[in-house]
Formats: sequence, C-alpha cells, structure tokens
Amino acid sequence: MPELPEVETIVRDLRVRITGARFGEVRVVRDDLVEGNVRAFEETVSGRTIASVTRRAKNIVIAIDGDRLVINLGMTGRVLVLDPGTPDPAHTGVGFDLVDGRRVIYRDARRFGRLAALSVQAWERRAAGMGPEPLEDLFTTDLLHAATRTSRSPIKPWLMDQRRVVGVGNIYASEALFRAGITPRKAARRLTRRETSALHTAIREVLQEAIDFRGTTLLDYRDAAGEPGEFSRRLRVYDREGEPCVRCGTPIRRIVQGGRSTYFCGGCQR
DNA sequence: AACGCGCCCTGTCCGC
DNA sequence: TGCGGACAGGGCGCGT
Repeated sequence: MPELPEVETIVRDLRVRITGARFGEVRVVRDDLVEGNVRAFEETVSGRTIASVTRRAKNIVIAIDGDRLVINLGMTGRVLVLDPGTPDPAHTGVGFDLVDGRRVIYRDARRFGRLAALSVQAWERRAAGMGPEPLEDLFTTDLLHAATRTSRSPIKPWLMDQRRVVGVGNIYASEALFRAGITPRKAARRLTRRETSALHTAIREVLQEAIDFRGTTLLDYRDAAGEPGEFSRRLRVYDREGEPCVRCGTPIRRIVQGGRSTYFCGGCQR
C-alpha cells in the first residue's frame, strides 16, 4: 500500500514514540510474514533497545545495536503503538511487547508485507541493491537521464521498479508523470533531456508535498496514530477516471500497465 | 539482460 | 440481500 510518503510519515511518528524503548517478548502470529527462521527472529529482537527508526526506500528500519529490524508494509501493512490494556486488532501478524508496557503491533490483512531481522552487513548488502533515494541530493536529473537511456520499458512501470529509483509506487508514478506532462506509455529511453528534468522535479515535488500532508489514504493506509493521510484530495489524476483534468478539462483516462492501473490526461500528457 | 506476467491474500465495492 | 467479478499504496520468481 504505502509508498515513500506514507512510510516516511509512519517512520517519523514511530521515531518519536519508540526511540530508546526496549523490546520485551516478541510473538509472531503469522509465520509467513517473517523472513527466515521465526524463532531466530523472535530471539534477535526481544530484549533489544531501539537505537533509531529510519526509512530506506519503502522499508521501515529499526536499529537494534548490531542488527536491523526491517519492515516492508506490502499493500495493507500497518504498524501501531498500543497503550497497555488495548486488545490486539484484527489481522495482527506480529506483536512486540515493550518493557514499558506498551505494544508495537504489525497488522496486515493481505499479508503481502515482510519483516526481517538482519545483521547490519546483510541489511547494507540488500540496501545497496536498491535505487537512489529521490529526495536526496544524489538523485539528480543527470542520474535519472542516464538510467533511462537503456530501457525500452514504458516510463510509468519503469518508475515503479525499486532498482531504478526507490519510493515511487502506483499513485505517485501517475501523479509525477501528470505534473511533468509526460505520457505514461512513452519508452524510458525516449524521454528528452527536458522531459527528464521536468520528471525529476515532479517526482521530488509530489513526494515532498505528500509527506507534508502525511500521505495518501485510499482505503487502508493509516499512520502510526491510526489516522488517514490528507493528500488524497490533492491527487490530480489517480483514481479520477472520467473526471475532468484540473488543467485542461479532458476526461482522465485509466489504462493498465504491468497489471496495475495508470491514470493520465490524454490532453496534457504527450 | 531486461521485460512482462502471474501470483501471493483478504477485503470492499459495484452491478445484476 | 446475495453473489460473482474486479480491483486495491508491493514485490518476487518465472519464462522468454
């Protein structure tokens, strides 16, 4: 479900709430959510102090001394911090007690999410295979332009491949291409320098604005406090099939690329 | 090598 | 009201 802005919102909330806290007992309810050996996962995490909570791509990264608890939310994953006495919500997959009495709950209806306890080395090896962070300075127009040169893939699914650029998913790929005025069907390698520059700007702007509004809630997404994101109303094309384009009035179209819905304006995006 | 597709799984919504 | 089909913020593994 969540793309970069939603994960960033959750990470910022979690950082304030649980940094410095210590994990107590860990209970894995749904084994398929955990990568590798479940007992090893529980033992690696329990008793450890939370040094930091950060984000890499769409992953929540919780530093516990020499290891990393890495959470990918898939489509419907949520992380909640519950006060003592609150019952486990539906679809609880993993429950982490904190020694102060609170509980960190991972819940996930569809169970596309994954949790892993990795050594720093294993985590860094994995992270090295991911594309650049779009909001960091390393992500430049030059880099984006160079990366697109060799690919015949349509630009929209290209943007969603986490080996190229991280954090852009189905919503923000459509939104960024609309802002840049580029048709989602254009082959990546055919983007001009000018188009690449517009796309680079659009990606950064739409992700930053979405963070400012605490993400987009379509159905399931909730932040760590259980609140929906406010960016939904600001979407210009996503989930707006048939509605007039905010810029030119042409009805927004929906097509399917790589099995996922793409929304765009046939008038503004060429 | 790069790309496209099917699949993992449950919930919700819409049309009949 | 019930039921079937389509679709949902992701990502992996497969075949070509």
